Amino acid sequence: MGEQSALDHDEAPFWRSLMRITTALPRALEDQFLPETGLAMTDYGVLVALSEAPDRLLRISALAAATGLSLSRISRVVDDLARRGLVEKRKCADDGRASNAVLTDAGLARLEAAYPTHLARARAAVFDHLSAEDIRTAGPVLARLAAALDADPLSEDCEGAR
Amino acid sequence: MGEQSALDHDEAPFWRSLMRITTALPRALEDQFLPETGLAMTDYGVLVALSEAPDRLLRISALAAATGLSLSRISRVVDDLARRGLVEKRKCADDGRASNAVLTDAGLARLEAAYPTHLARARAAVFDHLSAEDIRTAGPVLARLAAALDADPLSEDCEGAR
DNA sequence: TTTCACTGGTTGCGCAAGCAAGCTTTCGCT
DNA sequence: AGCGAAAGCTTGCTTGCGCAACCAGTGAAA
Repeated sequence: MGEQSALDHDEAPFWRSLMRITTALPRALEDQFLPETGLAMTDYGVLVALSEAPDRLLRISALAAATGLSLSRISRVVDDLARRGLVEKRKCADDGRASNAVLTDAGLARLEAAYPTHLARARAAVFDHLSAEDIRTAGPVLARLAAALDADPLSEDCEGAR
Repeated sequence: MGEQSALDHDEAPFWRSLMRITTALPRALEDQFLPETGLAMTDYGVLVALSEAPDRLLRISALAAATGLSLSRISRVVDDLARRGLVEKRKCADDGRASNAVLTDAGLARLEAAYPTHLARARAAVFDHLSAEDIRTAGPVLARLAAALDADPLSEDCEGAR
């Protein structure tokens, strides 16, 4: 790693803002979300990922990739959600090592019940402060950044586990 | 909290991207930063805040505000940095309750030593994937968002503690 | 068919972080 | 003065999370 030029006039505030957002946003969301819905944001993310999957079913490892959590964390979160009846964990028939997590009806209901709160928090924390123009111009940039971050650690193509 | 309209066509991906960035970016940074510099990102943030303060000195509570960490966390982080000699903690003369943290010369040196790594990581994680145009257009939006998040929990105006 | 490397997931452990309760000092009111 | 409320940390405890070590099942090669 050689010498690099310092952040320039546009980059420095961009960076600052990013740092602030990454620390402040999660807290702002979590703080009222959990008490109001009984779900941690992590739980919610898992339920969303499952709800979007074919048959509402995903491999544990696919869930980890989809949510961006570590395998160990997902393992415990899924166990917990299973104990709460929001998810069912079934051993994969054609591969004895693997497990699938399936969103139960109760889980789907819970997810739908939480959605309005999620929406309200998203608006209060973010969209209420930005114009439609803001969203339109910054959106693609953030999308590119998110994609780059996703690709960086593991450049794998996950085919849906049915 | 009444009914709210769902996220629209621009908002949904914007939101997704934000969620991804807030989880993936911190890890992408931390992972190599700590081993390379011996500083956690949190430590680095504290040192930066102090280095920018007049006399390289800040109240503990001002540090908490500047870094966005809780008071309890800052308390322990500063203790730790003090034990490592990067910061000095002195009781405030004109208010027996308060303490100030001062950046030591060793702390400043350490900060400067870490800067190139910080820069390299910032470029690798973010700026290498975005154009100058991207930064210019998205920057102000992120700045506005960051400001809103800052203001939301505590709408206080902190005057510098000397 | 036996073995060995690999893959998918789980568990033990440690660390960062926050909340709530505590302690000391200060300040406002009387 | 003197007392109650509030400010400014600090400390005990809980939680979320990842890493590393582990275990079980698979599959390729001998």
